[in-house]
Amino acid sequence: MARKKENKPLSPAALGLVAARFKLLGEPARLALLNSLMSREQNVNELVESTSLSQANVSKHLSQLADAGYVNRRKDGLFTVYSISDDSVFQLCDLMCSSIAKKLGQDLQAIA
Amino acid sequence: MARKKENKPLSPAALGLVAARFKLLGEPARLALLNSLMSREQNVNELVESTSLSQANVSKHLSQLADAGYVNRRKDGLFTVYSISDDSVFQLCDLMCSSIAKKLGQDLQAIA
DNA sequence: TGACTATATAACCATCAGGGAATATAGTCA
DNA sequence: TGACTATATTCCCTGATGGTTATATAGTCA
Repeated sequence: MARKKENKPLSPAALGLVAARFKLLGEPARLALLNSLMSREQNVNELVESTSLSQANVSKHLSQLADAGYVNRRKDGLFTVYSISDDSVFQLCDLMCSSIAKKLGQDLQAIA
Repeated sequence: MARKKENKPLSPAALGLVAARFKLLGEPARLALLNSLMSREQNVNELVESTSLSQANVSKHLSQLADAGYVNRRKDGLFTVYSISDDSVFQLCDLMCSSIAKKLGQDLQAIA
């Protein structure tokens, strides 16, 4: 897991792939959905309630998250149950949160 | 580093903060800049060359990255030298890349 | 001071993505 | 089959954002 010092320019295609996946996480509504799914799998209506987003909106965002492989879609009778399918979501969010905490700490230092 | 099973709803403000930082990483141009800075610190013109982006464009993206605390700005005479200031960028990108690799592997399985 | 270079900023345009309303689709049950 | 429910999709509007061009700012050096 050591970091290479080498210059690896990463093809534009690769950059686009990575960017697209980060972009999906760069939306409060989708983060709210993921965050809500972290505690347990839920169907669309449950997610609508827990996030206070509209049904159409939730459905649209879930489709994007599913396409990207972040969440899993499972039909249960009339319901569609979603769950987090990519564990890295947890790690990415944890990492980002601690990064934010660090930055806020620095900002605080700069003021005090 | 164990994951809590608790439901932590995260305030909208917190979601916004996290989303904003992910969003910055969700742009190929900014990723290209960060990627180029991973090998060594560089001034604006060097980054313009290594990324083939316009000077104004590079400058604008760098400002955003600096505001977020991802990169550090240092004046060196007439130049402005930028460097990565938040190590989590490395980890975030590594994590994302392996997540992508995993997904691509799954997609491959689904076809074969 | 004046010319030159590096970088930042402003103004503008075009594109894209999110949100809402309405509608379509599909599964369930009587 | 027909009514009902859950979910997906379409259409439309609007705000945000990236890119470009032109310009401003600031540092350097003769």
